[in-house]
This record gives sequence, C-alpha cells and structure tokens, in this order.
Amino acid sequence: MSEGSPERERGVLAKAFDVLAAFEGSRDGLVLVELARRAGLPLTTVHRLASDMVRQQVLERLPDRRYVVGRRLWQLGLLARVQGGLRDVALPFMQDLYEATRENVHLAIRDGDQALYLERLHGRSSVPLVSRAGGLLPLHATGVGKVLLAHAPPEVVDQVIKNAEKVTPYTVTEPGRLLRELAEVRRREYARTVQEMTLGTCSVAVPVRDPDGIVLAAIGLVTTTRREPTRHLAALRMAAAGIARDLARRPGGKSTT
Amino acid sequence: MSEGSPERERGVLAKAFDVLAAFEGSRDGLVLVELARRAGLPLTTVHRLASDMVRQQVLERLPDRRYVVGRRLWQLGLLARVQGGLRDVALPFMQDLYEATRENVHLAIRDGDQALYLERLHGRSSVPLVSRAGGLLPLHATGVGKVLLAHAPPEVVDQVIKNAEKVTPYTVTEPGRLLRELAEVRRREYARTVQEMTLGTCSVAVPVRDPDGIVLAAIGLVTTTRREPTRHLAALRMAAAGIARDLARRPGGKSTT
DNA sequence: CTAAACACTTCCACTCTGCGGAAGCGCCGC
DNA sequence: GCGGCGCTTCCGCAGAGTGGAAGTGTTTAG
Repeated sequence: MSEGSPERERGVLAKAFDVLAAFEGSRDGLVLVELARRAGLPLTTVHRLASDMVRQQVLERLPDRRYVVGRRLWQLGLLARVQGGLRDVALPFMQDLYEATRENVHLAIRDGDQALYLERLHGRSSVPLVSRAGGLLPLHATGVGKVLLAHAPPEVVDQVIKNAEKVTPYTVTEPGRLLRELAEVRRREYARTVQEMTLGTCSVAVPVRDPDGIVLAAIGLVTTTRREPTRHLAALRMAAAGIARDLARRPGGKSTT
Repeated sequence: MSEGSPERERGVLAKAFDVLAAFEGSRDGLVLVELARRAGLPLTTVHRLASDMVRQQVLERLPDRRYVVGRRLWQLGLLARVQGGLRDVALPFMQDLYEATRENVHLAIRDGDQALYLERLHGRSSVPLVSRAGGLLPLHATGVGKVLLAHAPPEVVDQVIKNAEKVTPYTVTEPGRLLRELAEVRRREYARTVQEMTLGTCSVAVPVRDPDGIVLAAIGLVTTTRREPTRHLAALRMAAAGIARDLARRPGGKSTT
C-alpha cells in the first residue's frame, strides 16, 4: 500500500476500520459501492468485510441496501472511558448548566490539532449546531477549542495557527491576532467567539482543570448572537469548578490519558 | 472451532470483536493474559490483535499494562443511530424529566430477551444504580424491562419467563404472577417495580410508541423506596408523548430497525 | 419498450496474512 | 535464589482473505 508504513498495517483489521471510518462523513448510511469508494478498498473486499460486520451487528443493512453503523459498535464504544470517564463526571454539571441557561452545552478535549466533543446537551429550543458528541471541530474557530488551544503545547499552537482556515468570514486566522487572543484567554480564563464557526451564533468557554491545574477539557455554551453568552460566565465557572472538584475526589484522582 | 457455525465465522474480524467483547465485564481494564482468557483466544493471537487495535486507537494500553477501550471505538460507536436515532430525539425530554424529578431517568429498548439502555440521566443526588448507557439488564426485573416485555412477541415472553431468575429476594419470577403483571402493565400502560433489580430502589416506566402505536422503547424513573415513583407518572407520560410526537414529525417518521 | 447504467453477488486461482506453541526475558514476591 | 507471572518474539505453513471478472437484477433515461 502507499501509506509508507509497515506493509502489515493493511491487514483485515485495518481494512475493517477503514470501512467503519467511511461512515464518518455520512448521515444516512451508505450503499456498498459508495462505502467501497469512501473506504478506498475494492468492492469485493468491502462486500465481504461489510457482510462479516453485519453478522457481528457492528453494521446493519437496511432494506433499501444502505449500510449503517450498528448497535453492537455503539455498545462496545460506550465501554470506552474517554479521558478517564470525564464525561460521566461532567454530565450532571452539564445538565445543571443546561437547566440554568437553556443553551447548547459542550464538553470537549483536545485531540491533536482538533477539539473532540465528549458531550453536547441541548434542548428543543436551543440553537441548532453542527457539533455532536464524538465529533471533531477546529480548535481555532470554537470557544472550547480556543480554551484548549490556549493551554496546548507550543508545537500544537504553531501547527494550528499555520493551518488555520476560515470557516465563516468572521473566523480569526491571522497568526498575530490569534496569538493575542490566546494570551487573552489565558489571562482572563475564558474564551469568547462571535460567528467564527457558525453564522448567527456565539460562544463562551472556560477550562476544566485536573487537581494539578492541568487543563483537561473545556466546557462551553453556544447561543445565538442575540443572546450574549458571557452573561453565563459565572455559571460556567461554577460548573467547571464542580467537575474539577469531583475529579479530584475520585480514587484515581487523575485521568488515564 | 467448536461453535458449530460456518467455519469462516472465526476469522480475524470475529476474533477482534471477541477481544472487544471481553471488556464488557470489565471496569478497570484488562491485562493481556486476562484479556486472552476472557476472549477465549490464545495469548499470542490476542497480543497481536490487541497491538493492532492499539495502533488504530480502538484500544489503549496504559502504563500499568492494562488495556482499555480507546476513544476511536467510542467515536465510531457514536456514529450508530441506534433505533433510528431515538436517543437523540428523546434526550431533551429526558432532561426535562430529570429536571422535574431529580431522579434517575432511563430510556431502553428490547434487545432479544434483555433491556438495552439507550441512555441514563442522573444527578449527583440521584440514587446510584447499576444501569448504564449501552448496558443490558433483565426484562423481568426492571421497570422499563417490564414495559418492553409486556409488548413483546409471545415467544419472547415465554423465553424470558422460562429463564427468569431472582436478582434480589423480591424479584418476581413465578410464571403466573409475571403474566398477570404483564397484563396489568398493558391495561394501565405503566409498570412499577419494588426492589426487584436493586434493594432499596423502586421504579416506574411507560411505553414510547411509534406513529403506528408500536412500542419502540420504554422510559422510566428509578427512585429510592422512600420516594414513591408513581407520583411522577404524569410527567413520564408527558415525556413519552413528546418523544412520540417528535418521532412522528421526523422525515423518516419511523425507526430503521 | 429498450438500452444503458448502476448496484450487487458469486466464483475461484492464488498469495501472503495470520496462526499459536514454544522459548525466552524481565519483574515481583517469598 | 527460585518460582510464578506477564509478556514478547520467533517462524514454518495452512488456509483465510484477496479482488478482477462475469453474471444477475433493478432502476433510469430516452
């Protein structure tokens, strides 16, 4: 294969996960030929792998020939305690925050040069967003992302700034401006964005720290531009402090990553 | 292999999912030898498979040699829209229900002869429980389970009743008594249990129906025995009706399973 | 109505991946 | 120092997995 890695990299298992990864850009499932195309594998190979995974209930084949990710993968995925179970500790505080504000509530961690959303709470009256649990969004264009970036190692900051692209016309991508923003985030301990990820929305986010003061995650709110999110700053900080407190109280005390 | 199924069943993929399944009974991760034992596979085979899955970030190996399920599997698992995305539709209603009652809120579907929990919401003051999202519990011993069982095909009811075992001394397992309870659940459209799954707790659950009236899921509350859960019946029914209404409004209109 | 396009299934000769017991290493407890 | 435990590496080879080709069935366009 052309990946420049050990040729044993492309065994059955690797191919199976290529197939599963193909669903990441999909909303409504994929027919076999499209699945093969996205996975970058021959049709027959994908046919066989997909059939095996349907048998395992990892994939499901709908009557209209589309494949979707199956419940078995969902069940197995839930066995993961991402960031040491941070999501489970944070969830009650996120619920409190949702109740208090009725806005979208996000919890995210840094995953390389992106923000990985651990959870998103929202109500039926919350502004619709592109974020979802398990999803990745740019660090430079989101509130939680800016908090995470502000506390990232310098090489990550350099990489993100070098590759920063506009998502909306308002997305800040100029290196100098971004660096000043990140310094401001560290100084005042919160980030605020206006229409940088989605037009019509703005956000505010604060860091969640471990007992050693290391920033593990960011928690944030997203509202419409008609509602100023920083008025919820006190509530956000209370939620972040509560999460930090409960993390400190746990036997392990620290995350496993 | 001795499974009596097609011999191709035991390929690499099947073994890999055997390995992942081994984590289902685990809380704190597994060392290699324990993983091999639980997966029922030779040590060398599991070593190779586990190393491949670590490379894929599907598993993670901790400094103390334990393996845990990794964030990649979590991310891929979240691509599944179990029961057609029912959880996502139901979540705002579950949040409302949690706010109104401050108790554990469950959403479950029937998975063969067990209850599969799609989501569980709880606060820091809610009574601790064994249930978790992605987990399975017996149909005959839980509130949501009894609702699901009451609306299951007769062969499922027969199987569950035949195999019913006590989880606590209060678990109802006598066939006649169970059948009468299920008839009562159908008549009054809710189930109530007292200490059948966990001592000190009781529960109430109601059906969630699709536009054709088919019971898709059950939503329920679990409280301590000191707090009568049926006083929340009206709130539960409102939540179930709201979920049903939103399900009916969706383009697909129906679940995909 | 017909042809083209598309999605999918099955075949099968062949390659090379994946197999797992054995041997050996390192660490820990007694 | 020894035994037990967890883990890593080796390696010959059997058969699992490969994928292009051919064929089937359905849908779409003219």
